Amino acid sequence: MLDIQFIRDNPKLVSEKSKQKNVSVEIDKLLELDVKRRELINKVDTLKAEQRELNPKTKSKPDHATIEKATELKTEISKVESDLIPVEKSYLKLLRQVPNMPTEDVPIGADESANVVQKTVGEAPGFDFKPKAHWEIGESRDLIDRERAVKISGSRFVYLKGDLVRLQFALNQLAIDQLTDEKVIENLITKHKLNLVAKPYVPVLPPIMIKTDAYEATGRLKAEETTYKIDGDDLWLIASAEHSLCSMYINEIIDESKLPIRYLGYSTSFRREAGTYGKDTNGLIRLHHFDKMEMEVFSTPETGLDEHLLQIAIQEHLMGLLNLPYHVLLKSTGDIGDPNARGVDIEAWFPSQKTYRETHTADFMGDYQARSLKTRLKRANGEIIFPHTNDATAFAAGRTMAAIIENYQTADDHIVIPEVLRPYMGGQEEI
RNA sequence: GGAGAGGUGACCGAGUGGUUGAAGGUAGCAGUCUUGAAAACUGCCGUGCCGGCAACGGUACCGUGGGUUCGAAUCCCACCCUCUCCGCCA
Repeated sequence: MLDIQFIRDNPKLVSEKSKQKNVSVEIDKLLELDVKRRELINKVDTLKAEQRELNPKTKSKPDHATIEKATELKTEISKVESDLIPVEKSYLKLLRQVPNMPTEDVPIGADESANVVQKTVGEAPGFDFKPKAHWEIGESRDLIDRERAVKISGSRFVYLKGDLVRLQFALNQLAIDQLTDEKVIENLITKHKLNLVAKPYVPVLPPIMIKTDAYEATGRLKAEETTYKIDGDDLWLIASAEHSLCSMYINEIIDESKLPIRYLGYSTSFRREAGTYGKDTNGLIRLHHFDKMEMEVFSTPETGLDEHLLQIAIQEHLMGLLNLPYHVLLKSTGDIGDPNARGVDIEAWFPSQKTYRETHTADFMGDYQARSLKTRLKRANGEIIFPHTNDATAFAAGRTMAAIIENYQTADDHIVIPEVLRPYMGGQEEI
């Protein structure tokens, strides 16, 4: 949620930036409702103050005249209150529709075609044979069984088998070892000249189902066509660990001394993938669920942007450790999500497709998400404000493994294991 | 799924219709005392919304939503959640 005061002060700017994000919001209507809402609240409060005055300060029953007056007031109050309800409702609905304001450096554009490549790292591996798609190798080596998964679950499900499973756990362990290592964090902070403390990430296994209220407050809940709803319960399957991590402190006030709170959540992420028919039907790129290591940080507004940059630095560090070629994309206004102020994707090189495909994303949220979550921050001086909540991928297991398979493939359908992962696989050098 | 108990401020805990936003205690903060610390004592110590430059004023909030009443933390209804025991179960 955006600050209503900001919208009052900058209606033109808000309209303009909303448009850049492909979101149409009736700012005029919102501001009209805002005025109306405050008017009615004032009315109710005044009437209630009168009502309170009428009530005797002692244990005795008031006289008939007073009771009559009080009854009158009561009717009036409930009338004004019932006027307020629909106003408040549409006001909130409109307010929630207003997207976060993109930061100055976000490229303006309608969709991903306006994304800007910030940098390209590593070189595409040269093969003296025609590189295969990861699913071809996965199936020929019996590491991915799609056909049988389709039989029992339908499309966009797979059985992951054998050494590929071990590879996933190796990646998980690598992420945990790196992000919980204070030295690693400290080095990245120094290298990127960030004004942050070297506090390690804390691993978390969060709930993978969350209630409607909490989900809505994250600003991430999409329609039932996109997200899985549990039939018979007020629960949804999360589409990212971010969703149960960022909502962790809903309705709470965090003491500033506790910040930054850095979490590394691991969970399965569920996505219906509506509207992607025919896209990436093979392999591990677009499944109905995938396992993901996700970073989530609660910080002061002063350090929010640097925390975002640290998350990107961590992503690059991890890609560097795996020695995968990638580039970094600064996403355009039309491509970042509504609650985002800035978004960066990392895309790994996929030799079979001769293109870069998204493996990581990093979201700079500002205080937008915290405001609707009612997660607040208490400063040392007692001031209460909203913290920043930033999230970013550490490893999306499926896509990262797909990138490894493709970039590390051999002519005979084997996969060389990146050196950094070998210790986690008993020294094994190849799958 | 069955039976019972219960949800009050950061925490413990009182409060069953009328200055109760809520006793008392703990923790926290400031101070007195002390060489320092402890102890003791004194004061402060919730959040949202509306108005105000501010000081501050108004109003709401005792699991959630509704109801009764001139007046509700207290009475009524529905729902949610937690705990204990039994059953089932990784």
